[in-house]
Amino acid sequence: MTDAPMIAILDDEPQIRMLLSEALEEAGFRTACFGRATEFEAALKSMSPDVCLVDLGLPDRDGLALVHRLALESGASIIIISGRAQVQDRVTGLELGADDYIIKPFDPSEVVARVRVRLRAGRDTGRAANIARFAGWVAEFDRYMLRAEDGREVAFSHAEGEVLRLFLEAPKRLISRAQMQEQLGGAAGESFDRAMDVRISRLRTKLGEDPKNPRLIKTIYGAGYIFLGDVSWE
Amino acid sequence: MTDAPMIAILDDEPQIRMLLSEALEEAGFRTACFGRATEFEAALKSMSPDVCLVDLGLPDRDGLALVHRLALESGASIIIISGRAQVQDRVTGLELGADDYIIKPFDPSEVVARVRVRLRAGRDTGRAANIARFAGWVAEFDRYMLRAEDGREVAFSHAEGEVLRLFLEAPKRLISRAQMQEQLGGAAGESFDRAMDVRISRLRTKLGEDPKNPRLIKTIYGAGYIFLGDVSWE
DNA sequence: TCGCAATCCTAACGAATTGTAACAGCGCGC
DNA sequence: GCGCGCTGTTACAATTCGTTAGGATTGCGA
Repeated sequence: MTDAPMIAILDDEPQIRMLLSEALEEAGFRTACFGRATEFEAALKSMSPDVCLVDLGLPDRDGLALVHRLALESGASIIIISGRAQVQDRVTGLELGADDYIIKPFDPSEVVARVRVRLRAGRDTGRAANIARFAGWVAEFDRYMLRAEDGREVAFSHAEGEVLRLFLEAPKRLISRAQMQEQLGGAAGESFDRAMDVRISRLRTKLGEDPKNPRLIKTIYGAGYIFLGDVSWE
Repeated sequence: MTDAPMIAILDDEPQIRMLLSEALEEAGFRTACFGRATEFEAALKSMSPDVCLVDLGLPDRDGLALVHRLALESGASIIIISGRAQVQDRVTGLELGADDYIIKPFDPSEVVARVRVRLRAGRDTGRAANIARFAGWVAEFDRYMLRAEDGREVAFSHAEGEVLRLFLEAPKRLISRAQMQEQLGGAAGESFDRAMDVRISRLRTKLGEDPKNPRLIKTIYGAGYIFLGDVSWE
């Protein structure tokens, strides 16, 4: 799947179709819109969408039956978008095979977020970005490996990886010790600070930092740490 | 999969916990309730739930940070249950790794339906799959054989096959020892951990792993194991 | 500038966890 | 019974990571 994910939109109201496809394309997806179930089904074979957004109130077919068929026969994730807000509607929709159920009126950005979740879950690869580049290094979190520009590899431990990820997710921002404790689930204690220090110290060593003049992980006396360096995730 | 799926509930309001756990147990799931994030995290290692229901308004920790950590480090599906109904809250929650976002007040039957969807999504389609390809290997479970790219064959035992299948069915997901014990029906004994270690050690040897730097079966100190490598079943 | 307290760094230690070689028990076929 | 392979158990080696302790650094007031 080198291409952008394909999202199929099935809704009888043109405005809604427009709204959805605009939001999704802006988010980098390809979209295909349909106003009738028959057209949609005809195009399914050649299109093979990754996610289907289906409105239940269709003119030419029972939406739930369509959802059921899709769930059984296509590999796509199915998100129902419906004006029927009763709990019972939602429950049956989900039971018939939908992966999500969004109620009208909806906010396009939420739809985009939920589509992203479905795509993320579909990949059997990890659920988050796992490779980051910075300052000549490549950090591969699923392999617990750091690769330098010259190809040299350094393994880092789980604890070190937690800290590194924290830094790489918030580059050039101050991270206080309290924040670290929250993010890393450390038990609040006097000695947690020391443990943190040691983790960072070990990480700095692996990154080949000069102790007197660290270029990447800077200490802000009395406040916390800050990671300098441009990070790009993939 | 011999036992009922385990659902962890994390909410500071006892009434909500009660409501959820009653509904879920009536639906045939096992539940474990927690009022504080610290308790929840402490129990995670030995519990390994299939789905986590997390309230964002926790007294002792930032809920979003917890969700993020869970998404990265546990194989469980995560459903946020929150009173914060803003679209922005929902979007960031989903982006940080949650699989669903339910707004309070909720209807228990819808929660049950959404939990079922997550469990369904976890199980992959092919049930009669007995051949898996990964990292240049072909594992044939009905023959108890591993075939390398060069045609060389290595036999594996039943016990080794159990572990291998567990890994191949959940690639790139953390698998805790508790999970293994549950899946493999190991007697809950002190020494079961050692038996597990030995199985994995033998499996690693057969896969030709470098003990110092295993590429496929990684150990996460204090947490479990993780299988890297893309798997395709047939 | 100097002294001092607060803060931070890191070598070294040790508890907990994990790896694996060696051994023992079991089941099975001959 | 005997041999063989499988598997759990034991014992010990290796690794991880928090903790300790002492030294280095920083900020600040005298």
